[in-house]
Amino acid sequence: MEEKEVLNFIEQIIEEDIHNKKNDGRVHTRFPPEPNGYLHVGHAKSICLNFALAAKYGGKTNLRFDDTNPSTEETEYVESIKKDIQWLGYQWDGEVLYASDYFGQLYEYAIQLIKAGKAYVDDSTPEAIAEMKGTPTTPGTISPYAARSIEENLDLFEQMKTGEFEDGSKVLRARIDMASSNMHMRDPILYRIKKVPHHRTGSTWNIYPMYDMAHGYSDSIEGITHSVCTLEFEVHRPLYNWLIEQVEVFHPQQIEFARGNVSYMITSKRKLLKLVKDNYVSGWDDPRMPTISGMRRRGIPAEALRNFWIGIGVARRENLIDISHLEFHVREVLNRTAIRVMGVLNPVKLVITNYPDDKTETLEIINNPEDKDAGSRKVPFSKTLYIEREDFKKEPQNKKYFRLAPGKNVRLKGAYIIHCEDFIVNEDGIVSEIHCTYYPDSRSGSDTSGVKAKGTLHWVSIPHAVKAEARIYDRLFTVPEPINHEEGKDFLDFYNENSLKILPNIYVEPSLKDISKDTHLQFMRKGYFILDEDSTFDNLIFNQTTTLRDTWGKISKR
RNA sequence: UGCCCCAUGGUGUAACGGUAGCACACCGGUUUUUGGUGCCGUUUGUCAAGGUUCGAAUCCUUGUGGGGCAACCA
Repeated sequence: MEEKEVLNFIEQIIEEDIHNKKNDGRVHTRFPPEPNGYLHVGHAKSICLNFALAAKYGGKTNLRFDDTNPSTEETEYVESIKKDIQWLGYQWDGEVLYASDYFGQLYEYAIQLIKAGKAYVDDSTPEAIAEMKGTPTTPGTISPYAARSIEENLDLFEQMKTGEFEDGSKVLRARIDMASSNMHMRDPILYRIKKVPHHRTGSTWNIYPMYDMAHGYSDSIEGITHSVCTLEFEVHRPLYNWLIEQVEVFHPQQIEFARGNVSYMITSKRKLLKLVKDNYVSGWDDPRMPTISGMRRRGIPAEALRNFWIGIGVARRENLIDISHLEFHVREVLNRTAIRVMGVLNPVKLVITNYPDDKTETLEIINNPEDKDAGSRKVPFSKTLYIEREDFKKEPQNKKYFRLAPGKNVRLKGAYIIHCEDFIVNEDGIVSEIHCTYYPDSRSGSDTSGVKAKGTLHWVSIPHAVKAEARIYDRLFTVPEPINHEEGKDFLDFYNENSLKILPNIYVEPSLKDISKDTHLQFMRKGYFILDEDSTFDNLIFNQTTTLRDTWGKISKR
């Protein structure tokens, strides 16, 4: 069977370029974050795209920090961004690069533009510049400073550099077309004065390049062949091209794609910061956060995140991706890799009345039916057990119910089949104890009893149980699109008050005392979990990554 | 009321003038010592109207709808 490979539109461009021997068939991409915040799902898409594209065509991907605004950028973010990229499973080519590495070269390009009569120093106030810019429907007006001589511009720009002028008093602008239908071509600002220490260059510079000045030239300097960015930069492309053409340097191609919006998630830096600052979440790495660090802490495998974005693909239309796509990939990876263990989240006591009082058996239970190499572990079994409260019903209504109820049989996972005889109700009317008998010859692996049981329950032996805490997470918002959901409503109006539920008294099997922090677990029949960063040997804390698919949950609700 | 981009099942994405496909979700069946997993199957779509063509999701025109553009941010 011949299967046609499906190419996305960027791959089509690249393959055409390779076919035409453009750039000698070279493919070189880059991921250009600004170090002023933490990476989130949206960045993950860009990372996956850039690295996967280069990998597919035998190319390279640079990591370049776009650090041209010293007032907002910090080294702290550089470190977290590097960590997140590596965690995602990617390694940039060579050293980490910075736009600030090119400040000297960028300054030279600016001089070249001035000498060619393509840039001038403007003394206008920010308000005046905005005024002269016009609006999308009305053309702008030419600055009174646009007519300065090349010599004067050279001199003034030099003085801007050496710090002769105050912040905001002068800018360097490109001389293009104040009547352009593209606002970005109306003599855009190239350099501004900012006497602010830079996280890498310190106080060396008094002027800093704007995005358009820095980005394309940085791409060019690095020999980037395909400069992939999001749709909102589309209107910048003519300027990107113009700047490069003026100085006749290597010309990368900018290609825009639609950012991926995921339901129940937001990616606005400002709004994310609000959640952190106002304590809606515990921090940038709160497991409910759409940040890469949050998802990591939640237990989402990097592989799942990668598969998700690669699977979603890339196009140029607006989109809202249903979060179930992500959940699918999380479960797909975890089903293959997670160690199956038993933990009872909402315990009720069960006594096996015909089991010897002080007997303990050690049962061998397989770690992962999907992975033979995962081996097995020993789990202690005794007369008294915890089972899940929801696994017992006094009077089941549904005919298809096959968990525990008086007179019913059920298999205890990896152990015996038991028969429910009776139960005790406390003064509040709550079931406090369930009494069962067991079939001694029904032990898992050597069952000769002939007894049938439709359901299988997970359990924990009370004398051996380890008390722990579980944190159950739900989506952060109550609606899929909390931004612009409803006229006059803020995204915080849709904050999900129940997005975190703490279960302080769960009981887990003793093997979990020895588990490492990055081991993905499946609490059988309950969901996928991972140890939280706050967890200690004496106080185990488990984060629920996601639940298992719950067919019964759907049926029983009907 | 200017310019630019976009429009394919519920969601995401293919088909590049020649049978509208894949994944997720949903629904049904089957297997199962996890009501998990696996396996099988059903339903659902080309924004609208014209035009070109033997033939249009694809090309053209107009309309409709959505998004972007007026930071000394990136």
